[in-house]
Amino acid sequence: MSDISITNDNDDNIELSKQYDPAAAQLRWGKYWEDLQLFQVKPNAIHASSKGAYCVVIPPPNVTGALHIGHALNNTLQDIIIRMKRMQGYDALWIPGVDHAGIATQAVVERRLFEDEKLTRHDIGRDALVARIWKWKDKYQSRIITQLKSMGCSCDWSRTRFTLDEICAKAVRHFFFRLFEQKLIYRGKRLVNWDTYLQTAVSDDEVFHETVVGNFWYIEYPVVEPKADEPEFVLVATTRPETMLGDTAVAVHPDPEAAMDKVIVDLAKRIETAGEKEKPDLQKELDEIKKLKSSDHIAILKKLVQMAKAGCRLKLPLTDRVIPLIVDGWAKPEKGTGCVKITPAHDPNDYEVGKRNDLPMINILNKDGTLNSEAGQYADLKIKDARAKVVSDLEACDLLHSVEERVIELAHSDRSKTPIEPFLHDQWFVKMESLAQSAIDTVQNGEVKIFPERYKKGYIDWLSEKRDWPIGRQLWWGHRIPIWNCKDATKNEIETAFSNRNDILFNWDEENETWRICSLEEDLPKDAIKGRELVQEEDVLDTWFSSALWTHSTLGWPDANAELDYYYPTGVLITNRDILTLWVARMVLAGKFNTGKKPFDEVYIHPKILDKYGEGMSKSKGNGIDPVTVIAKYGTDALRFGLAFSTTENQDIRLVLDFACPECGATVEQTKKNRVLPKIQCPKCKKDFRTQWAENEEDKILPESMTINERFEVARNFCNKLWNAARFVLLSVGGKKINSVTINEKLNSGLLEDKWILSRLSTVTRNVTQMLESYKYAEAMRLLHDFAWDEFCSFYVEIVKSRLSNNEQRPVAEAILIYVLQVLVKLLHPVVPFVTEEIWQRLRELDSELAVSVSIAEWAVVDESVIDLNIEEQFKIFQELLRAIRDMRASRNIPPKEEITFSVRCNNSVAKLLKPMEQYFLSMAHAKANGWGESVIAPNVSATIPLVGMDVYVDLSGLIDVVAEVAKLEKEVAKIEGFIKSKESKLAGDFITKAPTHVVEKERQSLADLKEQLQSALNAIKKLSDKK
RNA sequence: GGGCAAUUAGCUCAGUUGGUUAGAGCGUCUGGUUUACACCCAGAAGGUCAGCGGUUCGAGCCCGUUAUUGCCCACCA
Repeated sequence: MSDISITNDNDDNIELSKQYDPAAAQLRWGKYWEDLQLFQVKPNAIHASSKGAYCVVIPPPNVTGALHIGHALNNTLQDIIIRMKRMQGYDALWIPGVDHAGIATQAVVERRLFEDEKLTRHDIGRDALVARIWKWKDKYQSRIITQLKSMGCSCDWSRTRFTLDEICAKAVRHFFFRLFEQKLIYRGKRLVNWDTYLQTAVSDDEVFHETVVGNFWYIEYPVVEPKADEPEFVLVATTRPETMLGDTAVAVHPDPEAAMDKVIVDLAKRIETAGEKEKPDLQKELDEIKKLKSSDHIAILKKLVQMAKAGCRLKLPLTDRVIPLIVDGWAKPEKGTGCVKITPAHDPNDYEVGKRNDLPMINILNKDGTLNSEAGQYADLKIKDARAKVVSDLEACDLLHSVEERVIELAHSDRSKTPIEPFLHDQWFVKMESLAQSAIDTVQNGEVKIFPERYKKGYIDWLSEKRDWPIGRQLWWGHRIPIWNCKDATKNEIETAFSNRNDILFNWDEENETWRICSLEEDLPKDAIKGRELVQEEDVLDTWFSSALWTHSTLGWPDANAELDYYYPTGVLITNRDILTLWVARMVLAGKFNTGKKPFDEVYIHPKILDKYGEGMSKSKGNGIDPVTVIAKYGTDALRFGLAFSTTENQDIRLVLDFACPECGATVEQTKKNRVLPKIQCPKCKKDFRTQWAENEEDKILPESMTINERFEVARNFCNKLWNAARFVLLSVGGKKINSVTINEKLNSGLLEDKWILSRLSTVTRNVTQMLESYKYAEAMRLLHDFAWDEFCSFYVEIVKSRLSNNEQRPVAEAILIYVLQVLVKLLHPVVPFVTEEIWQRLRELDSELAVSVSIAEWAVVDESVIDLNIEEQFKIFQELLRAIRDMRASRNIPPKEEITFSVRCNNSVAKLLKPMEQYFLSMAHAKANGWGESVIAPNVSATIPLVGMDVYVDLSGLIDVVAEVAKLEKEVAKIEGFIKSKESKLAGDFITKAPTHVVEKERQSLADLKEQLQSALNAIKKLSDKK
C-alpha cells in the first residue's frame, strides 16, 4: 500500500504531475481493487441493508482469439452499469467467462495444426485434437481475462466460467434431458455446408458467396413408360449436372396454369407499388413470363401432369435408374423448363419433396468431395471432374439439349476458400413451437424490455417462424450429445437395465431402428446393458445450446442454491445486434423452460463499430483494431469515455483511425491498402513499424504502431482536464483535513455562484443517473463532460480563484471545491475508473472517512432542495455579461493586460445580483465595474453592447475608433431589425390565434426585448456620432 | 427479396414533446504562458438540416416520395 501514498514534497506541496499518467494509475488501482477483492461477491452474501441483487453476465467472448474494439465497447458499457449499481448499494455481481465457440475454435486450431505440422485432425485423432484445443483455450482464456482486467472491468473473477466446464456441462445435460423427456428433441435431416477440403460442416456465417460464370445445362430425360406418342423426353435445367446422379424423381406443378396466373397477378401488383427504379426490371420479368405463358409451355406442362398422374416413369440418363415423374407444388412453372429434377439428399427443398412423395434419398458424395459408389462409373471422381464427364457423356448420347451461360453465386468456405458442397445430414433438432412462443410472449408482454425498442420487431419476427433448431454439429470440440444408441437390445433388456433409474430416458427410433438412450450422467458405460454395446453419438451440440443457459448455468443451475435464487433473473444483458436472435432469444426460451423465470429484466443492444469508410470491421478486411493499441496511446479511461461518449440510440460508431509512427510520432493515414500490411514504412522518418498483423519474427521485433483517433483524443483530453481540476483543488487546499461535516457546514454561503454550482451539480446528478439507467450513454457523458469542463472548470474554479486569496472567503470556497470534486469523481467513476480512483485516494488524504475506494463509495444522492432553476437563470446573466465583455475586448484588440472600465444599465434587482460579483469581472476579464442599475448612463466615449434587458458600456477613452465603433453598431442594428421584421410578420398572421398562449407571449416578449436593444444601439450611435 | 437505420458546418457527431436566431468537438482564423491544465485559455468565421412534395400558424423533427450509404435476415432449378 506504500506505493499509493502521496509523496510529500518539501512543505505542504503535494506532488502532482501536470499530466495524468494513465499507465501508472491503471497498474496501481487495478491491483488495489483486486487485492481488496472489491468486486468479489462472497458466497451466499446477502446484505440486509442492501437494495438487493443486481447481476450481469458477460456475453462470453469466443476463445478463438484476443478481444477487439467491439468487445471493449461491449464490456465498457456493462462495467458502467455494474459500477453504478454497486455504488448505488446493490449487491452487484458481474460474472465473467468465455465461450468455447465450437466451429470457430476448432477451425483455428486445425488450421494452425496444418500450418505448423502439416497434419489434419484425422492424423492425430479426436482425443489429441481436443487436447490441443484445450491448450489453445487456456492460452486465450487467460489472455482475454487479462484484457478485460486491463479495460478496468469490475468482474468477480473468482466466478469465471467457461461454457465447456463441468458446471456448464451439467446444465447442458439437464437442459437436454428435460427437452428429451418432454419429447421436444427429435431427429431429422438438414442440409449442411460441407467443406470438402477440411471435411467438416461450416456454419452459414462462415460461408461467403462469390459470383462466378457458370452454365445452365438443359438435359433430356427419356420417357420409358407409358410409351405415349409424345413427348419422348422431359427437359430439365440445372447448374449442377453431376447431381443428376442422385436424382430420384422429376417434378412438375399440379396446376401449372393457375400457378403461373398467380405469379403474373402478384408481379403486376408489385409493379404498381414498386419504386421507379425497380419497375423496369419487374416489367421485363413480367413480360417474359407472359410470353412464356402464351407459348405452348403450359400445354406441354399440362400434358406432363397427365403423364405423371398416369404413372409416367423416366430413364435417368447415364445410369440404370428409372425414376418417376411426379406432381409437386415445389416445381415452379415459370422457372427453368417448368420441370425440376429432385435430388433429395443434396437440396433441402428437394428433401421435403422427397419426404412428401416417399422418394428414395441417394447420397452420391463422400466426405472428401469425391463421388461414392452410388455414382456408378463416376465413383471416386472429384465433383469438378465428374461434372465434365457427365456433360460430355450426355453429349455423347445426345441427351444434352442445350447449354446457356449464366452468372451464379457460388458458396465458398471462408476457412478453406473452396466451394461448399451442400448435403443432407442426419441431425438432432429441438421443436420450437412452444419454446419460441414462450420467448415471444415474454418480450411481447413487457416482462423483458429491449432497448432500443426497435429491435423488438426483429426478435419477434425471427421467433415467429418457429423453425426447429438443429442442435448437432459434426465437430469434435463441444458438448457431446448425451445420447447413446443400441440397435440390438430387446425391450426387455432395456427395461431391465434402465427402468428403475430416473436419470435415464429411452425410446425406440422406428426410422433408424435403434434405441435412443438419453442420460443425465456424464457417461454411460459401453456395457450398461448386459451383453449389448452402447455407442454414444459422435456429434457435439451447437455452441448456442450451451450459451443459451449462460444466465443460469453460471449461477449453478440445476442445483438449487441461494445464489441462484438471489441473483437470478439478472439485471441487464448488453450485447450486439447480430446475436439478438441466435443468442438472446434462445436465452429467453431456455431460461423460461429451465427455471420458469425470464433470464434478465432488460436487454440493451449497443451500436456496431465501423471503420472510416462506414463498413463493419472484420478480420478479412484487416480493419479491426486491438484495444491495446488505443490504451497504449490514450489510456484505458480515454478508451472507455470515448466509446461511451459515442454510444447513441440509433447511430453506429464510425472510428476514423490512423497510425502513429512509434519512432517519430508522425501520423500515417490508414488506407484500405496499408491497413492489411504486417509492417509499414513511416513516410517521414523512413523507419519501419509493425502493425497488429505482423506474423513473422522479423516484423514482430519492430516497434508497434499506435492508433490515432479523434474521439479518443477528446476523451484523453477530458481525463486530463479532470485530473488538473483535481490538481488545482488539491493544491489549493494544500493538505488541510476537510471532512464531510465541515463541508456541510459551509454549503450555505448565500453567494450566487455557490448556489449555482450546487444547483447544477444536483441537476446533473439527477440527469446522469436517469440517462445511465435508460442506457443513454452518450447523453450521460455529454452532461458530465460539459458540467465538468464548461461549468465547474471554466466558471466555478475561475471565480473561486479570487476568493481563495481572501482568508475570510477561503474556507467556504475550499469546502465547496472539495465537495463538488467528490461528487463529480463519483459520477464519473463508472466510466473512467482509474483517474477517478487516483483522485479519490488523494481526497481520502483529506478525509479519512471516505470509502477505501471510490468504486464502493455511495452514489451521489440528488438533493432536490438545492436545485433552483431561478438561480441557474440568474447565473446565466453573469455568464452572458462576462462573455460580452470578453468579446468586446477581443474584437477591439485591447491588449490582455490593459484594464478596462465598464458600467451596466439594468434593473436594480439584476444590479443587486451582480454587484457582489464585481471582483470576478476583474479577475476573469480584466474589467473594472463602475456602476450598476437603472440610472447608469453611457460615458462619453464608449462601446455599447445591447443585451436583452441591459446595456453594457465600456469606457474606451483613448482606445476607441469612433468610425469603426459606429460601423459595428450599425451592423448590429441591421441584424436586430431583421429579427424584428420576421417577428412582427409572425405576430401579424394566424400565429396569434392558433398557437398556444404561452408561445405567443414568449414571442411578444422577445419582440419587446429586441426593440429595446434596437433603441439602445441607436442611442449609442447617436452619442458617438455627436463626438465626431 | 424482406426488414431496420442513416444523410445536419471542411471532418466526426448531438439535437428531448414540432415553438425565439439549429449546437458541440476537431480543423481553420485572431489573440494569449493568468494561483490547475498548450492534452490549456479567450474570441471569431463557418449551415438551403440529401432532393422533391405534403400536413401545420409554425417542420431538422410528422407524412409521402426519390437518391445515396450502411446493417440484419432470407433466397437463388
